[in-house]
Amino acid sequence: MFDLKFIRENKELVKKAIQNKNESLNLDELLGLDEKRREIISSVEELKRQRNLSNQTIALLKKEKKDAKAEIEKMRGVSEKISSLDNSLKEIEDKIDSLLLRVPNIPHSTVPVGFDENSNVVIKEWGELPEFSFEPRAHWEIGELLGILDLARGAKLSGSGFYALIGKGALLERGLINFMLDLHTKEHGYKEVWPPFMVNRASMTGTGQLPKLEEDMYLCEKDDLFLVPTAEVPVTNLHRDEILKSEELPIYYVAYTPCFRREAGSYGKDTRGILRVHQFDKVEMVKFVKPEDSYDELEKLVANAEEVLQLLNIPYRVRLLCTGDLSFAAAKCYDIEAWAPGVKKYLEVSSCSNYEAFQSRRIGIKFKPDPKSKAEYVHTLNGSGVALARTVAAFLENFQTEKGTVVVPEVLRPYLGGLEEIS
RNA sequence: GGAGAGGUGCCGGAGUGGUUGAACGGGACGGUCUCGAAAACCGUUUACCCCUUACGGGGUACGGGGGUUCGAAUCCCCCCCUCUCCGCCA
Repeated sequence: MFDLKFIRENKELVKKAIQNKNESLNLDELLGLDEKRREIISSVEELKRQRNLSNQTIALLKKEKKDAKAEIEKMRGVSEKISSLDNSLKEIEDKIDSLLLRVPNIPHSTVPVGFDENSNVVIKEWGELPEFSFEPRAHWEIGELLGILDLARGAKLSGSGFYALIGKGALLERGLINFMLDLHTKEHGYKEVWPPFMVNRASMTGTGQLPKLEEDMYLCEKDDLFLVPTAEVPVTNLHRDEILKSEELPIYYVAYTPCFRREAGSYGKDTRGILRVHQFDKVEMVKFVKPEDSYDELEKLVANAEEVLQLLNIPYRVRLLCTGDLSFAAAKCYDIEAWAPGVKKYLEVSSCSNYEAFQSRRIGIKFKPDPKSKAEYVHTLNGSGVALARTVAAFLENFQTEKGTVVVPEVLRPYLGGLEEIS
């Protein structure tokens, strides 16, 4: 979200951002409302000034036991005018607020302009793509063969897009989560958070999922609570409406949560296996930093996420998203994509974004550069480190053997009770 | 779910219709004193919005929203949250 003042003063910049992000929003309507709003404010505040003066007069007259009738009569008309102006002001401000929530963040100058993912730029490739002396299987075949991934029963329980991990599959999931959390807390300086998995509307609006993406969220209507689509939501909202101390920054959090997504509108895409599911596990990193550091922090964030795949020895590439593929709230974003030789595709397993002050302005997270200065908005960032389901798919496909077993990379064995091979 | 209490500034806490942005205490910041520190003393300390190039002026806000009134932190209604007791329960 932006200040009205900022939009007023940077109209063309914001218009271009709306266009480059393939959003549609009538900015002129917003600015027209803003003008009307300021006109009303000027006149209503003058009336309120009169009222305040008069209130003092009335108070004084009453105190001296004098007649205040004339003054009160005079004020009655003024108060009526005030309340009618206040009402139209409120109407206009409500409209402004809902429009303001639909203004997307402005892409950073280093973000390539482009319409869709075809304009994303591969900036890095890591690892050797594995070669097999046999035709590598897709993860769902391996999972079924080993009895660790049960898609059919998942669908029986909850419908398509749900799955169950059984035996060593469940162990692998749990081990991966712990491995990632340990890496980020012990090696990268993140503090672990275990947040609620359901959040209210204010939280969802704060990080920018609402109002735009409501259709993609699971909502428990009775309580108006949303199942978290990512830990970004609860963890970023942790400091909502707070003024942080300068010396507290930067703050690094890492959280495991399951993620729930309806994936509305993506039916028919990636329907096999566990590449696009309604519930998956993810370890998410969230940062609160000073504005001048946020782009360095973004690079570090990406490096922290990459290290997960490097240690597991899963080949991947990093793509810089173009304006058209960039999410609503982000200013810059890198996707990390793991190679999956079974399905012969790169799978997006992490998305690392700098939101600059877009989220912090929505939810009021500030800091004081020093005790005397005015509070400024912090910059927020987050990135998956990394998302499980697709990583498990890549894992199974990369480390499969001809007989259908899966070799566990050394770094993960301590987390699987010393297990060297899933068979 | 039932009964009760409560939500005020950075913190504690007063304030029950009229010069209250808010007593009092603490904290923080600046200063005096000191070789230095502590103590003591003095001073400063909220956020947002509008007008103004600036100096400055004005408005709003006491959990959130609505209402009563010339005037609401104070009265009424709805909602949210916290605490205590009871019930239910992993």
